Amino acid sequence: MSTPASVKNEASRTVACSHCNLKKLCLPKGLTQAETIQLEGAVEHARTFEPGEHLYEQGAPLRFLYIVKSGSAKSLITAADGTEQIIGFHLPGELLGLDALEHRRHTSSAIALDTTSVCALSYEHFDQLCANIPHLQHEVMMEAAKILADDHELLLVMGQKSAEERAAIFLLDVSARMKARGFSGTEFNLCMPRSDLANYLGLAPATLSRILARFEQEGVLNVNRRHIRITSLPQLHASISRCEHCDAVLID
Amino acid sequence: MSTPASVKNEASRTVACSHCNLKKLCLPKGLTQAETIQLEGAVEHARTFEPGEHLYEQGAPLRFLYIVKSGSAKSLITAADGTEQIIGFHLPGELLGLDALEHRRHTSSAIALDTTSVCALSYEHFDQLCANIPHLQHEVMMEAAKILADDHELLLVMGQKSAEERAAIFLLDVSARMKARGFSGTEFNLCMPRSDLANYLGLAPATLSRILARFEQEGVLNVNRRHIRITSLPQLHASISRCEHCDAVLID
DNA sequence: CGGTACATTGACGATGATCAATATCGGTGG
DNA sequence: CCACCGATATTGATCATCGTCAATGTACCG
Repeated sequence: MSTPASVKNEASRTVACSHCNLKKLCLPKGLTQAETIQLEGAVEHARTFEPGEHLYEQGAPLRFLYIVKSGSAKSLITAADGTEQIIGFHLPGELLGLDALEHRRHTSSAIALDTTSVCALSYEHFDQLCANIPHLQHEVMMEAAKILADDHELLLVMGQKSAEERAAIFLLDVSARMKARGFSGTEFNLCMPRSDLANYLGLAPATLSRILARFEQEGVLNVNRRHIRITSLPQLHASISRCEHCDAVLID
Repeated sequence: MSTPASVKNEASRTVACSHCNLKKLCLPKGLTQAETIQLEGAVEHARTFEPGEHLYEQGAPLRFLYIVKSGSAKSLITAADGTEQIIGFHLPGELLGLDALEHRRHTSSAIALDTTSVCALSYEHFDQLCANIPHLQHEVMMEAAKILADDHELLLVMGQKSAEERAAIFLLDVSARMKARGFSGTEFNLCMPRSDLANYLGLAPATLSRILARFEQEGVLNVNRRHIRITSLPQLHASISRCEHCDAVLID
């Protein structure tokens, strides 16, 4: 889940959308070349955040939408009493900040996990562009729909799944996302501390730790801190449900 | 939460958007009169569903987006193993089906709880309109952002809150929504069976029942089946957290 | 080499799930 | 009008899962 250094360096250079290696995953994927060039005007390329640094904070006015270019980030919301819930981990190509559109004020915070470079889209500029480029507006809408569907999957996990199932579902999801990005689907580094992962899954860190230990004991995977090597995808699949024909459940 | 009969009858008549009593809550709220008239062309007014009837089913191709005019509905997703998670209860004015936009295929199901009348928006027609009316596209985007933020609140509840807090948060949310619609915020009928509500909150029906009984015993509210009368909003607020200055937490 | 942050492991207890029994509502038909 | 039925809700007893708290272990960084 943490991006290899080679990719990190390559992507954090200032690159126009039309030459960016993420253009197939990112907003330009639905745009014509002319439109892509227009979009570039709204983009501040290659802003970089250090681990722990906020991209934006809940409650702050919406100034930018962000797209992760390299590195990774988490989104979280904070309740009035201070409890936090991590609502997503973000890999390159993902668009952050859409939940701020309604009141032009962020309803969640985003924090870099690794050293993370992003494209920042000035909201003002972006909003105008959307009005002028139906394709772009459409693309953003698709992105919002995707996030909605993913959040619903996560709600299902939180509401119905046991601790063990949650862990397995998460690992399979990461596996799929890594593979989609051209990395190994069976061996990767998680980019977040255990406590963040546990919070995301609605578990106590100790519980998560025990479950990973159990998986290891059962020969499903090897864990070493944040490094995961899945040795038996079938067994991992089996543990998400007794249902025989379970096609991968996704959190994203 | 169940709509009084008078309103139900009034709203289920065929009414143009420009004269609909929901126009302040619904898509036309951000449109000019001319645009509203254009929108009406995409709308099939006054389709009615009986309790238990599907508005759409998960996996089905997206044909219509729906707006609840009267009555109520639930949204739910079904996992590969058959477990279900209710992800929302919908009152008049709410737009349903946005999560289907990405793949033009519904990722959740919607089922009427009461006899429910809706406006159905032909997706084809609607999509064209969005390209032509930036205001409309914008309005839909705001709606999506609102749903996103609400889902995130719900994730917080599922991940961090105790059973008692979940129940209290839900009741306060319903209270606020009822008041926003001009009904009493302290006395209302829930439109869903206990099992649905429990599922939504990630609890067992028995647990929810016990918690409501406890609230009643503590003098916080009266429960009679689906009828709720809140007698002490402050106490209800108090039970969502020990934090002194907790401004209402919302699920919506 | 020592310190700090992070992760694991252990012992214990509490919260909430499960299962089954009982109660209540609403509708139907005698 | 009352008796009966099914669906829905409540209540009780029991138990498992998972959270809490504390102790121990391990990597990383100076």
